[in-house]
Amino acid sequence: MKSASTPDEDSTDDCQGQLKGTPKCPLRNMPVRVKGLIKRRLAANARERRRMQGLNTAFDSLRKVVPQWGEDKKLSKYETLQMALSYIMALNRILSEAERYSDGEDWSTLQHYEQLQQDHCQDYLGFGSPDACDRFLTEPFSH
DNA sequence: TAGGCCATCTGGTCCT
DNA sequence: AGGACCAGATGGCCTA
Repeated sequence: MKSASTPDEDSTDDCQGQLKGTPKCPLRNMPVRVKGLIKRRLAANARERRRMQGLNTAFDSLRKVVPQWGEDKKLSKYETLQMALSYIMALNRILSEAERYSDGEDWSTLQHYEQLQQDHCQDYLGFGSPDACDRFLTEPFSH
């Protein structure tokens, strides 16, 4: 998946890590000032890698709690954010409706509740057909 | 083979 | 000064 060479994690030893197009041990015979600059760059690269890995870990966590069926293909980052947004809005709406109906007597009927779920599933999660919603509401999430 | 997605590198900017 | 964050560039992998 990745393209560039993978420098050794975190190490800033003279002969560890490497820059594109440079010999095996790029820092040998270099002025101390240049050495310092290169070391800082490599350290910054390592920090950036760790930061992005943290971000990806967060995306993975989000994927686990966001609806996802057809587990053959994982959501892209963009899709994950979009689905999370829709999901939160749908849950929020359901919660609001629940509060609104909690005063009345109708809410206790399971049929009404299920209809509400169906409606919001279609509205907020972008399912065109009731069948797709059915699958969403009945299939367990991927976690 | 083109297009989508991704990891990584890099330089700039802001903050501590 | 050094770390965190960001966005652009680059190139690899995968799928239609």
